[in-house]
Amino acid sequence: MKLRETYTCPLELVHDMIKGKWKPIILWRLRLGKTTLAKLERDIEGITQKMLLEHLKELTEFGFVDKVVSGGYPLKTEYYLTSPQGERILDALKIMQEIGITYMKNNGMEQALKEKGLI
Amino acid sequence: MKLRETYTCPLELVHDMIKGKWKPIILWRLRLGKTTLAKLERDIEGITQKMLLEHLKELTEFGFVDKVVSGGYPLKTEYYLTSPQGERILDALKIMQEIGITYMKNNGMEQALKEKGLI
DNA sequence: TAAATTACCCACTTTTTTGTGGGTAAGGCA
DNA sequence: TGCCTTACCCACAAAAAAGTGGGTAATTTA
Repeated sequence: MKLRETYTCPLELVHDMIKGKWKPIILWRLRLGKTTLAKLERDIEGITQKMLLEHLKELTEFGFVDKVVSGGYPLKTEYYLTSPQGERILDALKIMQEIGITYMKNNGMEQALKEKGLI
Repeated sequence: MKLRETYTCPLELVHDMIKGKWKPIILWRLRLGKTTLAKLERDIEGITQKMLLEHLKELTEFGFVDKVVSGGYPLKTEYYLTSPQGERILDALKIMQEIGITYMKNNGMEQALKEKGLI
């Protein structure tokens, strides 16, 4: 996702910044705190390293995520949500999560919720 | 956008329901109240009738939007946000709008905001 | 009953996004 | 110095979304 040169609508801008199959999932995982590429790759089922890196890069570029590189062994780069922008978008994702839970309850999908301990 | 058979993550479900180039914009326009296809087409700059219809159909299918058809002349079908699901997703979009405004202010894009009376 | 208006659909092309399968660079340890 | 490991990149193929340019059905007024 490349941003356009100009935006007149702030909502459109932010939508362009966080759209993409994996971005919400990555941000959602980051709510649990600083973590590494390897852990993200392990925790986000089905994501490829390429997609992870690509989306992480964009999220960083757009100011939702930042990273710290520390040497040591093994090599370690950690990613985390920025404050306030990254944390704020999480508020929007929380609402979406809540809508999703309600929807699943109302549409005979509570089994999946139970399995994930969300209900 | 076709939904999958199963979802384990409520956030992923909702993301799939509202992703698409025009969906957030359509929902955002609908916050102003019940309106017709023609008015949406006129107000949402650059959208084609096909995209509008397609996305409106999906939003309706997924429970964010509903419509009332009234005969009369001219023919009139009106679309509106559902309560509570449609109204609730608006809360998430409001946060995104707010993030967008802040971002634009901090990145030399306030001219566009002024022109739209958002600042 | 013809014209006007609104709502809506379909086949096809173009563009964008994802996925696959490779590869490189750089730090620390043995 | 060679070998792990982590981090990250690139070319190309596949799949998905959006755009184009047509179309139809229904209703009411003239």
